[in-house]
Amino acid sequence: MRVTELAKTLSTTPDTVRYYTRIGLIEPKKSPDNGYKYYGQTVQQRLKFILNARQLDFSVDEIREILTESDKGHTVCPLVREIVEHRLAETEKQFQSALLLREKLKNAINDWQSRPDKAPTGHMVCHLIEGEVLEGNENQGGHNEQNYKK
Amino acid sequence: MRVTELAKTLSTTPDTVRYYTRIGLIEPKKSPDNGYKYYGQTVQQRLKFILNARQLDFSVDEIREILTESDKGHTVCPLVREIVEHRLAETEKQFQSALLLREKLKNAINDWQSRPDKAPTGHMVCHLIEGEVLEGNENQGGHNEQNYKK
DNA sequence: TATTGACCTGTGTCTAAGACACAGGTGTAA
DNA sequence: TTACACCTGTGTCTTAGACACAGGTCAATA
Repeated sequence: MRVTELAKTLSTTPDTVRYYTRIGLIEPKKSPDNGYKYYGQTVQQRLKFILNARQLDFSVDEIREILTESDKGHTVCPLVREIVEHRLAETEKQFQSALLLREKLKNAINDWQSRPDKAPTGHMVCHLIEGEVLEGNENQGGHNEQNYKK
Repeated sequence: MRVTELAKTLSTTPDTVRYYTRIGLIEPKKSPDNGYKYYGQTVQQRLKFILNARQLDFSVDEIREILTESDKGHTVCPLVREIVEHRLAETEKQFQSALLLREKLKNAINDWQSRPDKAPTGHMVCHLIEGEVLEGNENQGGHNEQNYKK
């Protein structure tokens, strides 16, 4: 089985397979004839594991760690449990920041609805954004620093 | 004002300021004496805009686009509105996938609670994961391909 | 004046997980 | 033999900074 066929079989891309090959997660046999890489049953099973783990958002490094242990014949389940727990905490964070960002954006859209477009001034690129987070910037009138040529 | 002071003033890091400088978003004056970069009032205002936009998760490229238009004296508000709209859609997606992933992980943890740890077999690294997404893999017993040495 | 030492500077390199570009190889049909 | 479609491995690019590091600056000391 060559790279493209393997990729199709497991519903991934040849580039992904190549990447895992490149970093040594899977090791195909190299044909001496044409230099092509051939993937066997064992490798396919291994790749399947990798893809499943990626679906759970395990990092490639975490997966590498798991596989290394597994290759030594050690039980990896405790490690896997630990990672998934950690991943859940991480996802919770992402989740919260996505939530927060969504709020921010929605607010911005709402607040801006009633405001007109303006041309940029020397000290403000876009009043929508500059007014947004600053929220009351009246006392910045006197920028009494040295002049700059323009 | 040099890089560190500017960074402190706007509650960011020197590395961030250096980065924006490096890619040309802001242009300090270079002292001929010591080669240090000095940032003036205009640049500070510009950086403030950049940081605010980043808070709304605008990409640096988007910000560059905005600044380029703004530098030409054009109104950027429509562009900004467009980007923020697009960003919201994007965030919604992230939000949903975080949600989905969280479910997956929680399910995994629950499902695995009752399952024991096992040592890896030749064709399975970790039954928790391999059993997880496959969900019923009884009919894979006969891997009747050519043998591989082990 | 010389010297220490803390802090600061710019530049170069590294990151994750592939995506993309590209020159060349393979295989089938004419 | 040639044409052409598809496949291959390798090298480079991506984000938004973080980090390492050799050297410079500046105030306090000797």
